[in-house]
Amino acid sequence: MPDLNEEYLCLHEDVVNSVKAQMPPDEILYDLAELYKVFGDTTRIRILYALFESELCVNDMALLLGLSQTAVSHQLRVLKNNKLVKFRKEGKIIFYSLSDDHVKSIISIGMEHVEE
Amino acid sequence: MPDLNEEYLCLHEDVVNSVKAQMPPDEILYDLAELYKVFGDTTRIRILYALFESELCVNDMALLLGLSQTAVSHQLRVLKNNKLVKFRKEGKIIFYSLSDDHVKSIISIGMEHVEE
DNA sequence: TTATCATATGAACAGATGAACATATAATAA
DNA sequence: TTATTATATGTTCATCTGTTCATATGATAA
Repeated sequence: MPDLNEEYLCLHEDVVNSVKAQMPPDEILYDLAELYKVFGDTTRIRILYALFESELCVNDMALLLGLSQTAVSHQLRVLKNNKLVKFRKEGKIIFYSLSDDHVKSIISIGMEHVEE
Repeated sequence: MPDLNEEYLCLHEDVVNSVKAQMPPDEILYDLAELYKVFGDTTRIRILYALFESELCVNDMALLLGLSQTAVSHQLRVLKNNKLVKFRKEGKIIFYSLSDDHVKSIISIGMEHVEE
């Protein structure tokens, strides 16, 4: 018969307490997960990687990546909200670029793991 | 009337071609997104961060993080499949730990971005 | 003004995903 | 053997997410 209370015994109390004391606040870990969630989509990764090389306008991104303008625009909003891209206007054209080097660092380190 | 063909003009052809030439293969970018998807969940991030400090058995992780044993086990499978954790058996107890330093690096760099 | 171009937004739908529940396996003890 | 403990697996379900379609906004040109 299964234990419906789900009350587990602590097997190694000292270790559990030690780890618990060193865990960052949940809020930080939540933000961290949110950040990686942004990188966890092929479309957004491709957009970010394209911007790795050069600033680009929305239309060109759509063309370059074989996506609809709408899809690109929606994803750019996500990237903007998470401060991963910035933009400048030139008439009716809007050029997007990576907002800082964190993006490059994060992608580079991920690449190391993937390319093994 | 909207353009139903979705055929965009290339606005800056030289830039588009240059970027296109430097893009990694889609397969790599797909794997990269898959990797970050694993980090993009609070439960998994909390598990990884706990393992940052010490190896832990499943039961203790559940207790430490206030999760059901089932939930932890399911997420450990995801982490295993992506080679982010390894494990050793000691009788019926299984101790999980981070598989290499990439995990620590990825988390650390993400933290820098979050803590701004 | 109107027309066109570049981008953004809102709604709706399909597919993905994480958690809970029930159950199964594997290892040890009685 | 049976019972118990530690962990894993399968299924269901509610929620989330990304895309498409239709439309709106903002900027320039005629």
